[in-house]
Amino acid sequence: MANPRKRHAESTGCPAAVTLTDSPNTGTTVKVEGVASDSTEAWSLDVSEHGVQVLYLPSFDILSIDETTWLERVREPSTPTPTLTPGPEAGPGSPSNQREPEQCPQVHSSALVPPALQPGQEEDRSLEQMQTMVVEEVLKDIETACKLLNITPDPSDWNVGNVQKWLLWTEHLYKLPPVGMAFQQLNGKDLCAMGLEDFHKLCPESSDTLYAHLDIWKSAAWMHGRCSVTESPTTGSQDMWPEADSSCSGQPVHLWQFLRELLLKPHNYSRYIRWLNKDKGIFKIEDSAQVARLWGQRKNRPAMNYDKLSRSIRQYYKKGIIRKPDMSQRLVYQFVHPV
DNA sequence: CAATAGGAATGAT
DNA sequence: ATCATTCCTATTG
Repeated sequence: MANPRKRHAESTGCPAAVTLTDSPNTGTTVKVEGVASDSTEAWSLDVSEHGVQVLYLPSFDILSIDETTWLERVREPSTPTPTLTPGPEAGPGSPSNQREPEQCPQVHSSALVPPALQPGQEEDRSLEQMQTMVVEEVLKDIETACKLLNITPDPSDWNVGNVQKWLLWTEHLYKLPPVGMAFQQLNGKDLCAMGLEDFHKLCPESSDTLYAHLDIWKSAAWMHGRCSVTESPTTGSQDMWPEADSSCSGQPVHLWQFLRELLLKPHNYSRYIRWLNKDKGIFKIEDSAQVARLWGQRKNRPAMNYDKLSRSIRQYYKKGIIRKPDMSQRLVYQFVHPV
């Protein structure tokens, strides 16, 4: 495929696996893997993130079906054509809490096309962008689905009706055979507690896809509870996520965490702050006023400015969290413990 | 002139 | 007690 572009939903799933593995103090590695449709070359990439989960994207561009398309599909039932081949039958024991990455249902991949990226040029950077875009795409699609279905993003909050809505939606998304009454009595907590085997008992035909798709939602909710940077500088804010505010993981957000969050979302914030050398943790604040604005927004401190923000950064000097790089430059800092 | 470096007082948790 | 905010003076490029 010479020019990668958004493809229609008719194409078969182009699954990718996004694996978030924990790394103790600094953060987490996100691995995205997939295989290009027209070549045998597989691609993968890593990036740092918060989160200890496994995210599977069985077909992330199928997730981008717009609402009207879906609504039309709901009326006329499409032919049940399971597109995804089953993964390993042995499922994880308790999926809600801790999962071993290698035990998760692996959906066979056929294609994944990098959206709107020309291959060959600036590869190192586009890989990062790719990962960010994939994850953001998933989060965006989940949010869209939530609005569409009027449900919350976190599956564990669902009541029985929400579960049914989600099931119906997922069936149509992946053209699965209807599960019928199988999940009738389950609320979100029940659903989240189910392992792959439980899914298999209730609906042998689509258990893998349903389980994998639910896994995405659970992972997204979990991730969002830990590292949420949902400010949209240009457009109006969209806070679908109930636990999106700073109160999620207990303690207030530290400035260094906030800066790293911005740095890890280059797709959104590279105009304000970006890595000069990611391995060494060296970054540059490109727009001090904007970064200060975002920080003030996050901390609900409207009078925040770069003067104050930089003072806070300077407090990190003696704590050994952030320092000036060896070759000191304006607006350039360095994390003492890089990811 | 904006960035840098800290001291010091004050708040917030 | 820790971290961040606020305000400030002095220095630097």
